[in-house]
Amino acid sequence: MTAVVRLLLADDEHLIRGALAALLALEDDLVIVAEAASGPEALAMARAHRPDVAVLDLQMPGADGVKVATSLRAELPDCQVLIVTSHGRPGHLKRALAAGVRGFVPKTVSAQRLAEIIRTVHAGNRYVDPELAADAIASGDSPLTAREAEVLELAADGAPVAEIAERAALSQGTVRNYLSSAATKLGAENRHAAVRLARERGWV
Amino acid sequence: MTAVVRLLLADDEHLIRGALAALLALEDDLVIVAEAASGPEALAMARAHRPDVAVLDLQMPGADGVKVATSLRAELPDCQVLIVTSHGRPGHLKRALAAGVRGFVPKTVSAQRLAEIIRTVHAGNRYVDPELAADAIASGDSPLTAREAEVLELAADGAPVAEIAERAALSQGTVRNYLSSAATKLGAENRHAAVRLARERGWV
DNA sequence: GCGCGCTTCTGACATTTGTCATGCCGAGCG
DNA sequence: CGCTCGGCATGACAAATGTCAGAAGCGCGC
Repeated sequence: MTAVVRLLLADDEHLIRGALAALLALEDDLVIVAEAASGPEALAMARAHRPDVAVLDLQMPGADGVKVATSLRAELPDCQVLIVTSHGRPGHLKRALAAGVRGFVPKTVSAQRLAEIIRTVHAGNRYVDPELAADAIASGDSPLTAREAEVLELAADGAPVAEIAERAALSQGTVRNYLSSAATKLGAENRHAAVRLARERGWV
Repeated sequence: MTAVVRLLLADDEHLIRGALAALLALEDDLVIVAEAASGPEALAMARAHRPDVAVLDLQMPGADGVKVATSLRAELPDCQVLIVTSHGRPGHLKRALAAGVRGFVPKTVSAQRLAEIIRTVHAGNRYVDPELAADAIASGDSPLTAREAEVLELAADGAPVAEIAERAALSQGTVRNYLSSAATKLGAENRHAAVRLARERGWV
């Protein structure tokens, strides 16, 4: 018999969090010691309750799962982080692993499977969903340079070049050049399509 | 004592669907007779099992909750539809109600609350989350004409005007005009920002 | 040290887009 | 009927954007 695993559950959707809590509580060796509905709350709860494993949703108000994981890694090195997500973008997986996350799974897994994965992660092993891993490998690394990505991000909400230039403290010509080269690298018709593609691949 | 309510549960996320099923099954008067992971599957399951209430996720592969609701309304008029969603956009609510949906709630409600709402809907009453209803009223109706909305939708993926014109069988000038007036009505700087705004409000 | 790639900028040019004046048509109204 | 008004469509013009060539500085690896 393994030791009891103390869990922190963070997801902004009460319905899902509650349902998940109920299901995981059915497992004898899992106990939920805290729940949170936002990034900052998750962090506060983790500090207060020092769980063994933190199960975090990727998208939460305040701070996303990866940011929370980064802070957690620094403050509570003994707490393993497992990220659960609805929309698995390749780039997110890469960022998560870089942040020291031990597990990354889509919400399409069953509860039993999730319980097993929680135990795997608690034992100090890693677990990444095979499908997401395959996507990440297939899509490869971002071909964008740091500045290209930065400028593309500023262009994300459809702002005109003048505004982007001001916010990035660059000349308009330079901004256009970055946008142009980013669009070319991504094979997009224009910068807006480029933004969409980069989003899909988790490169922004 | 009310009669037993036979449920169809449709959500593409296994984890959530399973958890939800487990929680709702705890209620004596609720029984899940079918589950589905996509729009078409939900439809097929409904035909086969003829549930009293269909609980549908708004975003599913194949066909979204509103489309499924429309078909269901036509094929199984006795089956009440309740839509559950993560991201409640005002326009979606409006479209859902127009499609004959009886209930519309965000995933932030608790499972007990959901069970109550299922009973409400089964009794033939309507239920709309107050917060979402307020948003819908506040954001008002779409100021866009049919063509404006159509063209804006075609512009959604960042396609150039030429492509939109071809797909809409319009001249490029006309397309530009619609995009321009749509952007003006929405108070956006350009069509891309307009697309973003219309998306947020569920008008596309 | 030298080459290479990233960053930044400039200026010129072609293309795309946004804006405007204008005209057509059908619905509603006095 | 004749009028206005809103939706629909078009082409011309102006502004924004995309593309290209060139150039200078910087840091990194061989």
